[in-house]
Amino acid sequence: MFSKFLSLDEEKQMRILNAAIKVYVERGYDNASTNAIVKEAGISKGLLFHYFQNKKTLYLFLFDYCLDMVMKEFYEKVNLEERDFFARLRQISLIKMELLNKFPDIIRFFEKAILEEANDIKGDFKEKIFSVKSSTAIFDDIDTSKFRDDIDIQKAIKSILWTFEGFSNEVLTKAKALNLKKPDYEEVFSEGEQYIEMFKRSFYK
Amino acid sequence: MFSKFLSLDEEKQMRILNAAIKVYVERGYDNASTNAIVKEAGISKGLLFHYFQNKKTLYLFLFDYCLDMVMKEFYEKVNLEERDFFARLRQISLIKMELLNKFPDIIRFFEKAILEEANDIKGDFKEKIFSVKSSTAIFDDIDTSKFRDDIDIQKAIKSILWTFEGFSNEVLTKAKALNLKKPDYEEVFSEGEQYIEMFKRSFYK
Amino acid sequence: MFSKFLSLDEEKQMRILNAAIKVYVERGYDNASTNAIVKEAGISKGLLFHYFQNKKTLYLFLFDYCLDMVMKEFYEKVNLEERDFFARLRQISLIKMELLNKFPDIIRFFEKAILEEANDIKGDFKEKIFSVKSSTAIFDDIDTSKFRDDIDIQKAIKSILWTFEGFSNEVLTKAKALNLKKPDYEEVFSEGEQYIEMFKRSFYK
Amino acid sequence: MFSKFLSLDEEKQMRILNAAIKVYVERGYDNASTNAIVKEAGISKGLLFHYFQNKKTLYLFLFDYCLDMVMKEFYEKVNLEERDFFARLRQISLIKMELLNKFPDIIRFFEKAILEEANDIKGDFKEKIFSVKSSTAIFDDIDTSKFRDDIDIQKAIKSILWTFEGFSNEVLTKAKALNLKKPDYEEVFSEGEQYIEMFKRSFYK
DNA sequence: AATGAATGAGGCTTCATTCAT
DNA sequence: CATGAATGAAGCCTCATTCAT
Repeated sequence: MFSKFLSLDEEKQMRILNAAIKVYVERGYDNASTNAIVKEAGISKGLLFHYFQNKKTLYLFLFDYCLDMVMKEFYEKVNLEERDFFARLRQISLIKMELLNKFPDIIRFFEKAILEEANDIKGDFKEKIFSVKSSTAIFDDIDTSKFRDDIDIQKAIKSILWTFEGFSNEVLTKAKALNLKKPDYEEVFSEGEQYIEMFKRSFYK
Repeated sequence: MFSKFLSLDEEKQMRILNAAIKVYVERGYDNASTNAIVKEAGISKGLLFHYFQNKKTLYLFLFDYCLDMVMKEFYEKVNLEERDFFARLRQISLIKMELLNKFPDIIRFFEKAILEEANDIKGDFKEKIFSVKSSTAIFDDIDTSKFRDDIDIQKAIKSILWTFEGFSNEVLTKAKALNLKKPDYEEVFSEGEQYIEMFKRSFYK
Repeated sequence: MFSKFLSLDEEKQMRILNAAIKVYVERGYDNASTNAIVKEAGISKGLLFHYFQNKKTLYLFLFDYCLDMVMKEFYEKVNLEERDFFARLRQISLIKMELLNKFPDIIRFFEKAILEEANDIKGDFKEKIFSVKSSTAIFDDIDTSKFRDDIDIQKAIKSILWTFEGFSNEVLTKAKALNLKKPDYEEVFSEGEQYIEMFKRSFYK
Repeated sequence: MFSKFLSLDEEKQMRILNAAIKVYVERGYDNASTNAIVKEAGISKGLLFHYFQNKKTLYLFLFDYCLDMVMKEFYEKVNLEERDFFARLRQISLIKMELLNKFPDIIRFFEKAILEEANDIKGDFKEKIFSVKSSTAIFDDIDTSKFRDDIDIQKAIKSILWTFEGFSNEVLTKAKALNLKKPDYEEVFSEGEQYIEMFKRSFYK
């Protein structure tokens, strides 16, 4: 289906994909006009539709493409031997930070895709996201014996994960408000560590 | 400014507002075409612009209108005497559930508005949301003496609030996935109670 | 046809007519929205159409109304006894200045009407203007014996009139460029006098 | 900026420009609907906006385009060696007649543009006209020694130019009234000559 | 493969005019 | 006589998609 596109030299592939990502991140699906994409990519309108049936197909492909890229990184780096929940959390948080550093546009692409509202593509994005979430059990095989016995472990884990989600948003929002390109990762790390300590003191034996 | 609209008989006002809300919730700002709104409301295109200068003004009005409606409910029901954090949390969660029951569309309108990405209105929505958030300190004046001394109270509170946010999203997503119009509130309440118990056991003295 | 309008108390008549003139002068026929007119006049939309079949009828009436007003002034003041061409020219120029002073809006209304381009009304205005021009022979019965014999009197008169037209536009344009509400009439008069002297020296015996 | 348009084959360019001119001349800026233009040009709505950002840009381009066309003709033919005012005037009048013959629509386009009242474009047209007027001093370097000493030369020149302006309008209006496509240029020339003779006799030594 | 001209539906908005009250 | 809510056509402009070259 995308054989035409994939047999392109890599530089041109990247130019097109990055253009599509950039425009999408800046404007969302509806306002990501094909005009803007081809202009940014430096190709002709016709060519875009030569490679991708239509705008929707382009972004569906882009989603999968970005996902692959990120997943590969992820699985290379996460150490599944480590069974302590907080050690794992620390690891994953670090990897997330690195990803944000390494592929900032791609990550922003996902952030937007998660919230996409355009009827045309909303459903397809949601489906993909759902199937990713349910297939990646990065917190499986945790050593539960360390948790206090009077604590519902599933709920505790959820709380901690939601907390880190909220904390991450807080950090991003603050950085944006201060017009920083990236948060100060030292500081973020140290504050994250404080949350971890708090949860350890409270939920572990 | 909206005097024309406000002097309309209430039935028609509601028809128009509900149409605008419905279309917005289904499609987002950009795709909430005025065509769709007037069709849903059963009025002519011209009439919409007789009442509202333009699409943006309509949705800005709608935001304030919905906010008033919700705020009124809220302030009638929250008991500011109660200083125990979890008691207050329980109260507020209950009120949220009731609101969701009473004004499901309005609440969904806000959920979307918070995440709105359409350049045209994003900023204005964010501003309004910000000024609401900073003016309503529903967790002020909490009795902090009950928290463990080795716990950073601000971080603990944030964790709990983020947890309840995450929990609430989980509930909503599950309900949607099961094609339920509303979650089973009994169940939600009981599960929420379990989270509260867990936090009390962990963060209180 | 306009009996309804004419039986209105004069104050209201004037309010409506002045509103129509003002809006027309500021925006031209096409952009003179009935909304703007009724707002300026402080009456309802329906009422305007109660008095005037439609927008076109209103402005056709207005043209005649303004013309009457101006003509009355004109014929009261021009002295047809005076047979010297330049004396008559001086007279007429003075009357024009006075009119401009007394009915600035009405005169501006005519200035615009003469140039009106809106298809809807262009033809009717042009016709009215034509029939006025051809019926008012304010330079009839001139004493031609004073002109040099080697001069074509008709051409000389035309030259002088076109010169005064050009001069008048020049004055108005200058005033506008300097942001003056009215030209400095002293100065205009004295410069006009110089043109008259020049022509006298050149065209008279 | 207009590269897309300019790289079109000339026939189509002309079809579009002539359509825009025709519609403009007939109806003025406000009423020159893009619908009418594309219909007249036999192209789709979208295509017009593919070439020109918007209606205003189209007409600004058209102005410059027409001006170039006319200016080229003008400068090819005017002889700046000739220092006698009337000889120069005769030259220029002849060139004007030829232009009117060669580009009747373009000339009518300017006639209208000069008087344009549409707020959207009035200012820009005025500016362009102003900069043309001030840059083209077609009556510079005149031999003033031939004028009578008791005559204000500036005023004399203005009179003559205004007279020729008036005369030109008279000719055009008459032709239109008689439903002629063009005036009878023989006759016009001979009548113009009579004006020149009259002024020579009166203003020259 | 590659271009970009060409299309036409659909989006927001304005406005003269009508009509129920 | 007076109001202003209501209509719908028409205006400008955008955009995904097609197609001849």
